[in-house]
Amino acid sequence: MARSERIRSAILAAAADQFLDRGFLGASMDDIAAVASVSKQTVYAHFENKESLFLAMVRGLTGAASDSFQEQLGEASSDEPVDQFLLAFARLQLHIVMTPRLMRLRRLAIGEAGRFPELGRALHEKGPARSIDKLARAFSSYRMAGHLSMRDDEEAATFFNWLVMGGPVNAVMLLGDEEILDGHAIDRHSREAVRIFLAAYGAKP
Amino acid sequence: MARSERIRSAILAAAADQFLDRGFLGASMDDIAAVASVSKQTVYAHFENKESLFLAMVRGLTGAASDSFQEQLGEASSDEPVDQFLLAFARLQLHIVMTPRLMRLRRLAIGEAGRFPELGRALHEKGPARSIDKLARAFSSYRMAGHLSMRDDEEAATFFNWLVMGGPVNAVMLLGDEEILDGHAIDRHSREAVRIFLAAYGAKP
DNA sequence: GAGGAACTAGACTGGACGGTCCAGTTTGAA
DNA sequence: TTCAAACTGGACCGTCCAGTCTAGTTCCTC
Repeated sequence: MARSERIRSAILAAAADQFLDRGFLGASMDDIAAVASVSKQTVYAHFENKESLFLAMVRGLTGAASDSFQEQLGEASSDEPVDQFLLAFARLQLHIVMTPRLMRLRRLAIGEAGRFPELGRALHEKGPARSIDKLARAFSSYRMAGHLSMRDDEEAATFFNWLVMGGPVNAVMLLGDEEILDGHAIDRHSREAVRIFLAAYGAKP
Repeated sequence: MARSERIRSAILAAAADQFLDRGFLGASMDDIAAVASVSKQTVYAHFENKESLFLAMVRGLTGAASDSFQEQLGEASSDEPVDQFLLAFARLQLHIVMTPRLMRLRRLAIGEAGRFPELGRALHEKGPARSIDKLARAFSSYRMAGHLSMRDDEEAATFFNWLVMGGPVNAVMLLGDEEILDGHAIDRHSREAVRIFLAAYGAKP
């Protein structure tokens, strides 16, 4: 990795550091340069201004998170039984999304929605929208095979998604990172969510 | 209403105006004074500093919203059939919570969670926590009467709450106020949420 | 080891903003 | 009518911060 690239990443990392816990206005370019152990001039050599740096950093984080989720999800979604598929999906999603980093990114996107509307949109597209889409497609094939029953795949997918994510995510948003579930709680929560969902949408034999 | 009180409310209203759409750091005391048609000195006569004004304004808004919800909810919660109770609860909650004002307040609380943790906590207590509590108590009595069946009232209440609010609230958080549901959509959404919930927790005859 | 590209340190500019001060005016109650 | 309390308008202070500039140093390549 070339020096210039290394420095660029250091700046982006420092920017993530600062922006994620002080917000766009609260973070200062001087501090970011200092944290990156780089002169301010160098920051401006790599990024046009504060806004560019901010957007580049957010894009980097959302991209990385989304890729990691999609990748790990590839394994599931085969032709295992519905209940196992749903449980695996729920657990994986909770494990990947419920990290301090992503939760802070989400807070940032929500908080800066007024200043940067595209930020929330991007996060939605790479996050919930992508999950729901993947779910809806899986539901469609389970439905054809007679294992699920619903009039609208996407509606059902949306309900499942928020049945799983709603409580935990919103608790973290309002109450802070201490509300992040541990593995055991994730398990328990996922099982009950799947049970509820199948009670409503499982095909009657 | 005394003059001083009228002015105080004007300042609080202007503060809500500015803080809700620029955030704590983005709003300026000069602008707030100007919007309130009041001199800056008067603002400082009523509130010690920016932070006090901010907190007073947030407390005012959350209090008002919470009161209105509790009040209107009083009507429900009697001994009507479970499905009617749940439907009424869901519809009312969506109608009251899904307003631009409250959604922006929620964004503010989430965005400033780093700077003012107590803000998120307050919003949670007056919002979700209160609803869930009310639901759990209702579930308990429906359960005793043999109309619901669950091992944990509060867990079930939490699931119902987010089954109803999860999708809509999170869409608005990330995508903006245009995602706020109209009356028809609220109806449709509430019905399906209640159906799902009863499929999972309705007592088998 | 020579030369250019990239980086450093830090001074500097211009503007914004929280908060204070002051000299004068309005308001409402006695 | 009087008078104190509350409000006005605007100047002012100190600080912070995005962004620029400059003069010098370090790094990689040829």
